[in-house]
Amino acid sequence: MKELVKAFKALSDSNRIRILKMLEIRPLCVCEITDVLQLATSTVSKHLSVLRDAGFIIDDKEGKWVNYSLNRDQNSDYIRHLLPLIRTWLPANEIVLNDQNKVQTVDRNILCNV
Amino acid sequence: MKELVKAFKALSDSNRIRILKMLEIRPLCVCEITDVLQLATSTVSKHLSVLRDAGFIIDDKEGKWVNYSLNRDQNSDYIRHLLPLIRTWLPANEIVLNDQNKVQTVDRNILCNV
DNA sequence: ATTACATTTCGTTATATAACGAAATAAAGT
DNA sequence: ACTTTATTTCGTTATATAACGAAATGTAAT
Repeated sequence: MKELVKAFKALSDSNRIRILKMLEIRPLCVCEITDVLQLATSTVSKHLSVLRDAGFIIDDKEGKWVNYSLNRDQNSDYIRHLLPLIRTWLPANEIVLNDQNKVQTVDRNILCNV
Repeated sequence: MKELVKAFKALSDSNRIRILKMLEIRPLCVCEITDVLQLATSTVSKHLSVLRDAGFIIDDKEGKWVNYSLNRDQNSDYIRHLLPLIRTWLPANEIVLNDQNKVQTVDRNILCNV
């Protein structure tokens, strides 16, 4: 029960939904997501930890970057069913489409070394 | 997006999950749910309004009682997919099984006219 | 109409959470 | 070793939400 509620809690924030929809395009590091969402880095980091603790995403260290990607492990019943549903949802949402577009063009090397 | 987040918010509370699992057995009035959850009537009423506003349940007035039941209208994409998922989940959860057992034996006429 | 009962709404309080900036941590290059 | 850069953790503040009891509303029976 606790695990299920945690999963739903993770999904009940629009910024976290936006993150999941962005990760449908490709794995992303914190600074790339921060650039798209226009939030403080610490805020984005927290959102990512909520999604990770609920099992929706995994992190993968690559040097100084931490790549986040959708969790394709089929361990959790909840995540296994919910991620594909979310993938089919909001296919024409303006904000989501715009985010996904930005993700295509963003380059972490240009972005983060400002 | 707002509608989707509202759906997930509605599901991100264990008492509301318990209510949905109880309604899988049969329609229930507020006082029956109150008796099972052991919460104040006003609290249960609020939970029900959250579930209704998100589209998961419908209410049906029957005299002085208000019967709540799962929404079987296939209007919302989200509810259409989420309700069946929830139905398959928590099949062996102790709290849920206990709630569902109580629902079988509870009688609103004995219960409410105390 | 008055009473009784089920439910909702309102006002309050306590807790949870989202946001931020600053400080701490971790990793890479100089 | 030191600096730079990416990320996380911490402390704070503002807002959201869950819980309650009391008051208001709606309905049925007397």
